[in-house]
Amino acid sequence: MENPFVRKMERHVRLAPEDRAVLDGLGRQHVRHVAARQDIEGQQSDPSHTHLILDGWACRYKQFPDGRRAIVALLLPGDLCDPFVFRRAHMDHAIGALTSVTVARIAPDQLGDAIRGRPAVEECLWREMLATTALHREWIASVGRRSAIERLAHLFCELHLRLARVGLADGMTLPMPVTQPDLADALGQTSVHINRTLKELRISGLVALRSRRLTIRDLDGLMERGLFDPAYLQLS
Amino acid sequence: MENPFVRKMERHVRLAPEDRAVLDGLGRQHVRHVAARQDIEGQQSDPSHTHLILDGWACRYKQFPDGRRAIVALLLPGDLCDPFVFRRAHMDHAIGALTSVTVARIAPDQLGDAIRGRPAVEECLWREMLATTALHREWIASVGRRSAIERLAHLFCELHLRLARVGLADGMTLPMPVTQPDLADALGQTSVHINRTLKELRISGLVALRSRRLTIRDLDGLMERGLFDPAYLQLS
DNA sequence: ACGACGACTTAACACAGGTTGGCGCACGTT
DNA sequence: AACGTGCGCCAACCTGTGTTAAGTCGTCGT
Repeated sequence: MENPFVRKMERHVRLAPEDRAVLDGLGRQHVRHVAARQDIEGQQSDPSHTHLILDGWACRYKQFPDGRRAIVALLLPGDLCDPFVFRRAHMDHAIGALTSVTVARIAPDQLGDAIRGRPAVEECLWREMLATTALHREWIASVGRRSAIERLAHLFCELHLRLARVGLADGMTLPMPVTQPDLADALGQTSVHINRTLKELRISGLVALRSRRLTIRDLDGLMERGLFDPAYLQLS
Repeated sequence: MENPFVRKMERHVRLAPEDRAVLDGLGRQHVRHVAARQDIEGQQSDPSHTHLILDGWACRYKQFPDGRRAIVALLLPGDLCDPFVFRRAHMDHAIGALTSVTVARIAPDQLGDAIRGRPAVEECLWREMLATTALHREWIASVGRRSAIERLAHLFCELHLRLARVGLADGMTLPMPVTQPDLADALGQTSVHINRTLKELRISGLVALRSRRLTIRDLDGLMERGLFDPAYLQLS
């Protein structure tokens, strides 16, 4: 069974069997479990390795001195925590597990070795980086100019696409293992208001959320409500 | 006189004279002027070149169907509009001139040629990319979890650092050639509220803003007010 | 079956920030 | 000098979202 990373990368470019094997190998070594609400990487650290999420959800977040938390990105299975490690950058944020998570530790030169002589691998890693920064931009636009209900609708559309890409969406229903306070910190709101907004989406027949699974009842309606345009994810 | 791009890059790594010359050369060809409020790159285009800002301010923005505009990044002299062109990505946003702007058009392979055989150049371009994504993260956190006055204070601190880095800050005063509606779209607020907030910062003696120039009267106070931690800009 | 715990839900109230609209200044044009 | 225009500034009012504080529900361990 291939890991979700390979499945995602194949969406970017056509991979030869050896390319696939190399990428798959990255996710098979140094597998580690992290409990929910534990940090995978602290806010002040100088990480020497990167992590590949194999299972569970994590997030990139910034914690303010007074306790406020801003989640600046959600990390799903198949996502690479920090493709830049080999530049030995200092962390300006933390990476935390939202659910219990399994990750593979990857040393910087393993990534370098994987790329060397394999243009397709390099290409798909680049494309992945492009998609990630496009996602960042979309989040800034979302928090800056979308209303509460638009934001939530937009996020659900985004997650649907991202999870489908790694084979984790079952048609129109997807896992949604995070709490409402988590969603609030990701969308720049309070959990109470997330709850209100969720109710509104439910009443208008766009989604259903039960026992940590989200079902999209009306994808077109949801996309319209969230001003969602799938183009930005660069799925060539 | 060196262009601002070179000055910024030198902050990342030590450059040999030939490295400097190569970077400087990038800003000397195909110089073009763009009038204020004109697009440098449209929202639907497939850009074949990148642009280096030599003078004036521009922004990366997304326009919503109903007219709302979200500015997701400010581009200052020395900033590269899109270092990724060589991956032929589709634009998911536009780049617009906020003031009148002079740019240099750069072809994808010119960048490639500049890097080839010059590890220092490659290194500083990487570092620049890291700093840019760190900036994106900080903006998400800002719009998501900072109050109006914190956001504005934080932005002013950021601009002070970024402009100083390219030699455009005159001690504690810096050019601020954008209108209040522009600031509003960058910070996810209305121009009226920007105005209120500006007044508050002025009254508390933190800044003064007159004839398109901002003077920071109390940098420590401003940093504290905006929860500003300069570490994220990765100025090694 | 019971209690405990965590997460969800709701209601009442408060307030930060949005909306609308008007005034004035600086500057460029004629 | 008169006029137009773009921008800063301000006040009155309004509303979306935050705050606080109770519940309620589901799950798990005993």
